[in-house]
Amino acid sequence: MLDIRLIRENPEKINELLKRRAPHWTIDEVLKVDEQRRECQIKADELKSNRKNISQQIGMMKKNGEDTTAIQEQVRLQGEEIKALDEKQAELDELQRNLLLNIPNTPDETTPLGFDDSQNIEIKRWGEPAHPDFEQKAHWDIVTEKDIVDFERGVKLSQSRFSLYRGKGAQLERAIVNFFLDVHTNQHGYEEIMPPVLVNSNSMRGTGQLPKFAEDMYKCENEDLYLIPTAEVPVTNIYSGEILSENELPKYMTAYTPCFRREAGSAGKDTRGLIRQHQFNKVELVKLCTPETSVEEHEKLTRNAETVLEMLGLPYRRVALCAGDIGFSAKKCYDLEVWMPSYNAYKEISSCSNFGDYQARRANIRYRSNETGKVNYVHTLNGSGLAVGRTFAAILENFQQADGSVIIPEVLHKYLGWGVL
RNA sequence: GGAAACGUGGCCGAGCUGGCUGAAGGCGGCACCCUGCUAAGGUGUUAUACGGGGUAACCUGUAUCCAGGGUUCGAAUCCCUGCGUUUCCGCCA
Repeated sequence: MLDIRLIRENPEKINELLKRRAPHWTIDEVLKVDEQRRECQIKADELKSNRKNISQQIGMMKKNGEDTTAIQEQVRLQGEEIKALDEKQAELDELQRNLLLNIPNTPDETTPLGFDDSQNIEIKRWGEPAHPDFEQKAHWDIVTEKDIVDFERGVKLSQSRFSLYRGKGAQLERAIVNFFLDVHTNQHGYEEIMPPVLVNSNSMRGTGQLPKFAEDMYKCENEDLYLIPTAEVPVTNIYSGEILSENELPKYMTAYTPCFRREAGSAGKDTRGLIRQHQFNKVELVKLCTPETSVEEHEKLTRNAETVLEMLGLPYRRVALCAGDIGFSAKKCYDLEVWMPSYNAYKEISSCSNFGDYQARRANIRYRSNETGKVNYVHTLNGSGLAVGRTFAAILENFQQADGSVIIPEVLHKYLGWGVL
């Protein structure tokens, strides 16, 4: 969430930045509540201070055997006033917190202006999409022909947008996971994490999924547990509520997990194939770092994700998302989009975001500065490295041959023991 | 899932027949001093949040002894609920 003091001191600036996302965002209400809240606290603190002093006096008097009934009665009446003020303050505290939790992060100054994806800016392209003289098949046809992904039985087992990999399909999916993890741990210096895939609401609030996006997630009945929509949630929250030493930063962590999304509101979108499933695999990259280094770390993280695409030989482009298109908690975001012949377009395969201190404030992740000894919020970052199912689909489509076979990228062979599908 | 015990600051550990305890003592950390080096020793310091005042260094109020409620003039200390840990039993990949 945003810093209330920053809001108090620069209301116009914050409002202006928020309105870059969408015109309706505003901090006006939270400012009003903040003022009432502080007023309330001043009064309550004063009364409590008074009560504390008198209570100590009563202790003394009792020790001396003096009669204290009159003075006790007097303080008791004050106590009721304090209680009322405390309740009001708690109410205002919560109201303010809820308001803040529902306000998105302010876009970074370098985030392009614009309210929808048409205003996103392409930063770079890598690789050449192949345009062979045979007709390229879509991955959903390839996998069905080769019987390596079973969509129909997935639906039978669960519901639409669930599928099952089998045989060489399951092997390929697993090989991609291993490849990603090996590159990020061995070459990019990330620590591998295997986190819980069910987390509580506090964790979901920490990274920004709650309270605003509850309907996007699967929740356990009668339990305060949600299936994670991304490993970002458990991994970022590992250090929630903690104060790290600056020496421990930056933290580089990577995790493979299945991810679960209800995809409410995407009816009719990407209904075929592996692009938009309720359950999918992803290898995530997460960083915690100091504020001074987060811009640089964001570029490096994005490069880490690009590197695996390049090692696989998949053509992609990098897009800087505009203010209206970046995620709720992000201040800056690059999408990596891989070339997908079936769409005849680039399709998102990774989203690399810098959250500044927005998530750190929610999750209360701080560090102590070596220089000043002061405590401050870390910056958090994450990006897909990469979405596994989409990588699987991209490999099949981009590397299919005229004879119907698919030549698997060299780097995966050692995980598979075979190279042609 | 059943039973019992427990949950104090970075850590260990007092306090728990309610008041002067943000919290003894120790360890660790930091700063300074001392001994030629090492080892040892001395002195001081050592939390966070939200407020108020000040350009600032800083001063100051309130809250915080797992969390949330309650009793009381006053709670780390008493009561209730929840969460967690440990041990025993049951179950289990």
